[in-house]
Amino acid sequence: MFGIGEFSRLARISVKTLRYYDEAQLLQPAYVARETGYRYYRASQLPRLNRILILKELGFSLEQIASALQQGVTQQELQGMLRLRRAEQQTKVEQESSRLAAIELMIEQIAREGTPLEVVIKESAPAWVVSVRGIVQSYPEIGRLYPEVYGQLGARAMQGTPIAIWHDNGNQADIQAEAGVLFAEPVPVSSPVECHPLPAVRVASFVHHGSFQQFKGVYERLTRWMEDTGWRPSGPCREIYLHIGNPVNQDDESYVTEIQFPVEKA
Amino acid sequence: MFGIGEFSRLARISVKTLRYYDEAQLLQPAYVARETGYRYYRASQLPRLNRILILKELGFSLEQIASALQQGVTQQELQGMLRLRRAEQQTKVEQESSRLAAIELMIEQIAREGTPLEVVIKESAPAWVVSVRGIVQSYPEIGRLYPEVYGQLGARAMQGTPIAIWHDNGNQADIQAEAGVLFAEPVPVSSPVECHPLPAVRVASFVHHGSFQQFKGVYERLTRWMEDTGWRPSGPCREIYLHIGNPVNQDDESYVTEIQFPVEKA
DNA sequence: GTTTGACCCTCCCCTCACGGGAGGCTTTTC
DNA sequence: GAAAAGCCTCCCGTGAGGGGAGGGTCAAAC
Repeated sequence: MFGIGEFSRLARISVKTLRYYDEAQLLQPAYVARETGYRYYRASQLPRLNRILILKELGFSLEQIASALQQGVTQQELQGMLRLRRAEQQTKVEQESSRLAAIELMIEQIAREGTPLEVVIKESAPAWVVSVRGIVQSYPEIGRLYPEVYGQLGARAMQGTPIAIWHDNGNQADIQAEAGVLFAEPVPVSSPVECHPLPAVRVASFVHHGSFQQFKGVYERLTRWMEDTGWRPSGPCREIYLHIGNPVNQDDESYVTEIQFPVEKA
Repeated sequence: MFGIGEFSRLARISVKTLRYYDEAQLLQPAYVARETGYRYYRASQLPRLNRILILKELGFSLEQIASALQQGVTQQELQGMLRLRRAEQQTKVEQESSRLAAIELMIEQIAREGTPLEVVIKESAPAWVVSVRGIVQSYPEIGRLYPEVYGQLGARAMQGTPIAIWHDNGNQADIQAEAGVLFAEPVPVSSPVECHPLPAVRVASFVHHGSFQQFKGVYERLTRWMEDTGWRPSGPCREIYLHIGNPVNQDDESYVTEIQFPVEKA
């Protein structure tokens, strides 16, 4: 029989850990002195401790280890736990690898362009959009489509967020544009204004704080970002005007616009 | 200005997280109502929030992010942080990959041999060993070397742990054996008994709970384990008799022996 | 003007696998 | 017999928030 300190030196594990495993019912001392509470261990408990340490190294939680060490667990069940663990660990390795890739991309990006581009991948919020469509010759020209939408919304317009949806794919002329306002709930409207759901999709989101005149450069960088990261556009791009003036000013630097590209992994 | 709930929906992040970032001085609301404590955010705070989320995705702690977002941090300093992070992340990926390999090895081992072998890699405890050397024809024959050691130790012998060190490399006959007792402190002895330090080295440790007669099979499995895992013996193997009887009985199933193989990565 | 329901606040406890330390017994050693 | 080492329990801390209690506030609907 060993005192806890001696046993901890044998197993090369801390006394604190041994006490914790006692409390967690993972490894209880062979004998505990009634009066003093002193813990005493036997050498024959080392194999169990080693089993615990191995399973811990494999990434199991102490709770899982406790159930794996219970009597009555068959090798088949253990195999099952291991296979589950393997699947988890595979995703983990993938995650950490892609995180490493992201770090390396950012290092390269700063070296190349001076500053990183803060693009976030997220799920867009589902919403309803009240909008009209039209064909415009240049991007700012979308402005002429909004009055019709706002006319039908009246006072309600204040509660929504203006949005533009670009249905073209980068062709120069004849841009299919959709001018709308976002709401949480559907709103009844009449033709040519329509109300349709904007489903939640995975988007690459970039928040631009500055004037509309900088959009060209922003889109170029975004396109390059998608090439670098391997994301591919999977739908029409959206511009959400989080902060904007009335009337709209093309060179107001205080505007805040979120650009959302629906994306999928190439 | 948005309430915290609306802002959280815009950024697709929880209200709890926003409050936590406020407290952590990472992202403080543009305005806090004096009386009610209500937090109000501006759209122009989204870029900062996105920067936070990106750095978090790269694996930085919130504290590191806070210092990275401080004014006065240059792109060079940011590059430095990123390079550090990359190095950490590389080790992380390696760790997780080798953990995955360990899981797969164990799955295979169970499928092949029915049960896993609980080998632990650890640093052996540094100690002093009081011992004699001799050449024996078979492993159990080492027993005849101990009386000389015990004779010199007298009553002190009770405080040490018996150990055998095998200086051969698996040749059949003429085994170079060292029979000794382990102590924490050096002990004065006279020839042919010697006292020398046993340095701490990295060992593959297996605790065998059972009789000495099973050693042959145990060593075979251990050898296979080392082949499978890519560890290579780097010194003489040790047997530490953690629980043993007097007189020694070759078939006592209650004995507990730790087998330590000094190892290095091949 | 009131009411209702949504929104927001602070405070406290929980996670997981221990580590650090305080304050006080017990065992061992000289 | 005394000093030193060993051991005990209890409490608090970690990081990045989540869950919930209990209570105040806001905006729209009636």
